[in-house]
Amino acid sequence: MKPLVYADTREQPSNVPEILKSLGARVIFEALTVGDYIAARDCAVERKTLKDFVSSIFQARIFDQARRLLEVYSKPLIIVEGNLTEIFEKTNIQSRSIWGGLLALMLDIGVPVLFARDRYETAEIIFTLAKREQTEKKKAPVVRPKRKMWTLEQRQLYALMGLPNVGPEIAKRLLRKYETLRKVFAAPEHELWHIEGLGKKRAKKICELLDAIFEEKQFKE
Amino acid sequence: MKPLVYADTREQPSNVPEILKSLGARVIFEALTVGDYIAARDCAVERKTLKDFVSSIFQARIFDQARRLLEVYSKPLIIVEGNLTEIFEKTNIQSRSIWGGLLALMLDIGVPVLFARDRYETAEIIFTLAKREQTEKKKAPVVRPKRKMWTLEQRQLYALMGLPNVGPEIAKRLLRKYETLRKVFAAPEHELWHIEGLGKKRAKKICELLDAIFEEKQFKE
DNA sequence: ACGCCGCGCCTTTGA
DNA sequence: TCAAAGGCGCGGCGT
Ligand SMILES: [Mg+2]
Ligand SMILES: [Mg+2]
Repeated sequence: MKPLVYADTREQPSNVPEILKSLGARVIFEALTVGDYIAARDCAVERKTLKDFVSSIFQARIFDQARRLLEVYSKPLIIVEGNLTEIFEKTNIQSRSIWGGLLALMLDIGVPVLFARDRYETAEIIFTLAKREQTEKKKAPVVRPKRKMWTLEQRQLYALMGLPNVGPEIAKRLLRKYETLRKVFAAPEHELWHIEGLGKKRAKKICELLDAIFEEKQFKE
Repeated sequence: MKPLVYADTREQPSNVPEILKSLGARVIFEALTVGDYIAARDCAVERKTLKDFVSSIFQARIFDQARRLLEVYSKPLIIVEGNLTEIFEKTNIQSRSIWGGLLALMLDIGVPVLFARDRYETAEIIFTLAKREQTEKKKAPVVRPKRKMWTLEQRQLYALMGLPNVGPEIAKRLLRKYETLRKVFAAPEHELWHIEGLGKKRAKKICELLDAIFEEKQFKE
């Protein structure tokens, strides 16, 4: 059984498609709008060099990409090519930023990430994936757990953080005192002073915003 | 902010709990029935040495374990400690069987797997995970764009976008009708229906959030 | 929807 | 009033 893999034309120089062929896959080049390889109808792979991966975390590009991947394919996979240790040792990049990015991708968005040492491993993973996805199997359909339902508490805090000078801490104090968002938003200025962390000045700013009459600018910025 | 992590008592000899403490986490030992570490109410980590991981793939143990993990925790994570390359180089183990196992875990079962180079990295990942899961989120999956300079109008719209199903357009319509933020936040459910783009369902969701009593669900002992 | 750190403004507290 | 200390939001940084 010879698996079929669609490869984005821009992946040609990476040589991964060639290795895929040598492993026994049939490769068809095509201009893909999302993902770099398609291993089955519902299964796509985004390949990233480590450098690219890191910078795409910093620019938050990767999260949009992952979401789009998941919109189109129920079984997406990101393959990162390179050795994390080198990055940690040779640059000032904080390892925790990378862990955080990986955790956000996998746990919040729900797209798995796999590290490959080099192009050859990348190809081998894609080959294995294509083979198993294109083989008849009696597997139960994937039940993809719904990721990231925000808790009520978080949404309450988040709503308040839309106000100036209100972060997580102040938001918490406000809700502790007023119980519901509606009551917080109804609070008069002089009451807000009594919240620790809110003095006259900040209370005034908040109430000015709450009571400002809405005026639409005629011209777009 | 000092994250709290529950550690299975059997993990003590791994020294990971000690490292977690040194990173600034509070660690509580407990006999856990599933998983090795708990980083939040719905978030557990299974730690495996690479040798153990490989043999658990061949015995198919890992898949049941992963499924049980997912039954109890909506955000499970498997951390594999060790270097895959060494396994491939020093044993006869077929790399494809490992890739197959990893893909099955991540794509079929839906449990993410992350490789750590050593105990220290394992601890760092768990620490990062606990911290991010136990900290109030400042950013939302729904885009509330982060602007540098704010006009009054932008501020008003931004504040409303903290509500579910409210984006820039709905926010504008709400403010056109009610004039000030305070009045929008005071609006009763049946009035919100009349806003274009808000039906019974969305209005209800908004009001549920506005009137929900604040309860702090801390991840505590 | 990366984590960390530093700056500057504000508030709180005690003198 | 003033000074000091701490809380908090915000912006910049990293390859
Ligand atoms: Mg790519
Ligand atoms: Mg274990």
